[in-house]
Parts: sequence; structure tokens; C-alpha cells
Amino acid sequence: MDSGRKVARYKEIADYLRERIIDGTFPPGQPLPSEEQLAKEFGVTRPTVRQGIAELRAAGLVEVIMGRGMFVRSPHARPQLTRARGVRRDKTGHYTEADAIRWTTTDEPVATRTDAPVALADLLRIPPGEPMYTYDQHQTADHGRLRQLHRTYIPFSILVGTPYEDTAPPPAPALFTALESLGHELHFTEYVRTRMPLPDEATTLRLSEGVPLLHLLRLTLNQHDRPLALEETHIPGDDLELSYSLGPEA
Amino acid sequence: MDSGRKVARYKEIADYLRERIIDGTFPPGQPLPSEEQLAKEFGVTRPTVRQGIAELRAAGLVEVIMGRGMFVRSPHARPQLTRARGVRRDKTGHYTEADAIRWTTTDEPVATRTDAPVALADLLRIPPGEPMYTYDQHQTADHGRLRQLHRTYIPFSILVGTPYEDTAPPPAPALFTALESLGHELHFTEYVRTRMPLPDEATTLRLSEGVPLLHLLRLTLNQHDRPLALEETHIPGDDLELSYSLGPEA
DNA sequence: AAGTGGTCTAGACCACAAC
DNA sequence: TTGTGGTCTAGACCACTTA
Repeated sequence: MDSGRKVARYKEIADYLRERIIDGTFPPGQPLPSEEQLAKEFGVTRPTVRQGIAELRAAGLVEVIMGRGMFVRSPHARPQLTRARGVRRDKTGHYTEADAIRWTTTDEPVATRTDAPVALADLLRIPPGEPMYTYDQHQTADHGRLRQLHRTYIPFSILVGTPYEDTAPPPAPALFTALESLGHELHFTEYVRTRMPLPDEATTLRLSEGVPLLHLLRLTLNQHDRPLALEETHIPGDDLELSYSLGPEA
Repeated sequence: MDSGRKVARYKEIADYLRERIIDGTFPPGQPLPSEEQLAKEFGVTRPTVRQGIAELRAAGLVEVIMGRGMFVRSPHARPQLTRARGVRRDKTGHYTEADAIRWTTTDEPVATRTDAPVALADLLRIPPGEPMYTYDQHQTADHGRLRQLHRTYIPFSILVGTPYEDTAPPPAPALFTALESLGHELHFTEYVRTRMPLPDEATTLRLSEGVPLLHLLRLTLNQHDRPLALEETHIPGDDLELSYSLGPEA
């Protein structure tokens, strides 16, 4: 007979630990009881304990370090960093990022030719399969504590009849200065999505378990609302926030 | 001897399924082989198969329906909905949301009095513990397909010496019209974060496993950059994206 | 009734980290 | 060497869904 118990034993264990993590009884960084310990206390076997822990790992509430133990994370804490999203022009008219982070690109960026997949072609309002210059950059800053994957897409069709027809323009944000020199007046739309990372994304961005990523798509448009370029950025979703300034619009 | 094998059996199973989900061999909605089936094919026991599946669930790649089976989700698909973030003023000068979604609030919103926790006090630049009017709204739209949790915070100190000292102002966005009538010129800053939901958040927002949530904080400021109010919104992170328009700033 | 996933036991052996 | 988590077996029984 099992009717007396409504919740699974492993869920009781997960709830017990989660409550104390949320209410601060177990503060961030604190080592939690070992699996063996919890198994004894709750009168269950280790696999049952592990099932409970798996729930907390997937929720980003704990971090498990092999051979050392299980430690409290703090996914609800105020993020360490706020990244202002936007594009500025300095006194000389050059475009820079609003957050002024100085990225180091691992592996010098090289322009490659790719054909637009439907999802991107849609945003850029070009036919699917149309060739684009593509920069793929794995960037780090602050001594490796900040990481992001950044891609710049520029359709060939934007560049025909310009000095950049044969020599690729630079990746963003220097790209914007180049585009402006072609007579475009720029504005931008940024799209924000979130999802869990794939294993390789988790590895390159050094995401720990239960940490989602932010997926940004920034579209560059000219004064006729024609899409000129697209950037795609993948950012770790923990410990940072984005900020946008919203003026009231008429 | 285990030396010949580098990767765990359950990981092989997860990789096998993940690859085929990503490359489209198993399209969204497709039922995947049963646990029993996979156990037989890979020559392992069911718990091992389940460990592999747990990984895909946590990544939002599959959805398991009790008694029916396991089905492919599509967390990488273009979102169904784009929500333009921002605040507009219509012809009569009233403030409205840029996305023009017509929310239904379950349980009529009631202004309650709460004391500012440090995190919010910080943003509002008021002392921690200062009293605030608080509206807590669980909103749905599009026949329940859209859901969000929305909170509006207004510090008492903003309202002293105004007609709203005794009668609470309305929640946002009607709040903005009220604030403007007090002589404030408004602008806004929005902060975007992401994290995995807590169990109760997953329940109220009807999030399936492996789906992160978006956490928005929108600060209302006046012409002297004084914070007037704060809104906190929790939104499901799947199947929708936010959009922001970025003008180049000088 | 048959098929699906959900929970749990009671072990075993391994890999890694710290002492 | 000891303690930690990581992997896996070989079952058992239950709850839910569909036919």
C-alpha cells in the first residue's frame, strides 16, 4: 500500500533542500550533506537521493563538484553585471557598443561565405540560400570571466556596387561605421530569446548545469527600414542581466 | 574492465536522440521509442535509459507525457510570438504597452502594502524596508495560451503630498498616466534576466520541463532620473521573444 | 488488458579529490 | 587511504492512458 504517501520520497528530499536554499538557511557556496548522508537521514538508497539532487541541478540551485561534494548556487541573486544594450557614436562618429566591454576574440575573426538559412533570410528579407559574409567570434573579457559567442552576417546583396564588393567589411560594431560611409542611416532592433544550451554551447560558454543562455539577434536597418546586417549573440544566462532604455514613443 | 569506453552508456543514448532531434530526423511532435525499446536496443536496463532521457528533458528537447510516451519539443524553432517591449502614448496622451496585448487578470488586482526588500530598494533608490504599494497580477491572454506574472511596486514616498497619498494609484500601465498627471516626465529602463523556474512558477506559468523563464524589471524614472516605480514580470521563456528598438545614441 | 512512464531497492564497481 | 560523486544492474511494483 502506497496510498498514505502523496509525494515521492526523492521529491521530499528535493523540496527539503530547495526550501532551505531559497530561504537562506543554506547560503550560496555552502556544502550540502553528502549523498550517503542524505540517504541515511531520509532512509532511502543513494539512487533515490540522486534523483532528488538531479532536480536541483537542473534548476541551477546546486552545483556538484566531482569528488568534492554538492554546493549551493544562487541563481536568484542580483546579477554581478549589467550589460547596457545599444549602439553609440563617439565624437569622431565611430560606432561602439553601449556596454564598452573590451572583448578579446579567440582565433582572429575571418570572413567566411555562408548561405542564408530560412530563419535568418526571413529577418534579413533576402531569399533563403543567398550568400552572406559571416564572422564567427568566440569572445572573452575580464580575464576570461566574461564569455560570448558572436556572429555577424552581412548579405552580399547589400555590398554590390560598393568598395566592399570584393573586400569584406569588418564585423560589428566597426561594420556600422563602414555601412554609414556607404550612405546608410542606421537604427537597430534587438530580439531576445532564452533556452537551455546544447552540450557544446555549455562547454564553450562554461555554463554549469541548470543555467539557461540568452540568445540575442540584433538587426541593423537603414532609413528605409531595409535590413543591412544581422548579429547573433549567445550569452550565459547566469550572473548577468541586460538593460535597455525605453523612451516613451508617440 | 571499463577502459575501452570513454562515454557513459546513458550519454550515448542521450547523444543519439539529441543529434537526431537537432538535425531533424526526429521532427517536433514525433513520438520517440519507449524506454523499454531503447533499453533493448542499447542493451542496458531501464534506469540507464531514463538517465539519458532526463538529460534531454532538462534541456527542453523532449516532453514526456505520463502513460503516453516521449515526444520531441522544438526549443530552437523561431518563436511563435514576438513581444515588442516599450511604452507608448496614444492620441489622448494615455500610456499603453507597445505590444498591445489585452491581458485578463485572474483575481482582481488589489493594492497591498509591502516593505521594500534590499534588491528592489536598491533599484528604486529608497531605504530598504520603506513601504510600497504592490499589485500582484497573474495575467492570461489569447485564451490562456499567453501567461505572465506581473507586479507593480510604487513607493509611498513618491505619493506624499499628492492625491494618491490615501487612494492607491492604479497598476502599470495606467499608473504612468497617473504619474504624468503629477508633473513627471517619464522614461524607462528595462532589465532582462533569465533563470530556471521554481516549481510553483513552473506550475502557474505552465512551463514544461527544461524551459527557462524571462525575468523583466522595468524601472520608471522622471526627468531628474528619479525612480518612481518598478514592475517585475515573469514570462515563459519558450515560444516567444522580446524585441527592443535601439536608436543610435550620441 | 496492454503499454507507457514513475518510483524505489540493494547492491556493485569506478573515477576523482583531499588528506 | 578515505570520502565524495558517477555509472550501472536486475529486478519490483505502481500510476496513468488507450483500446
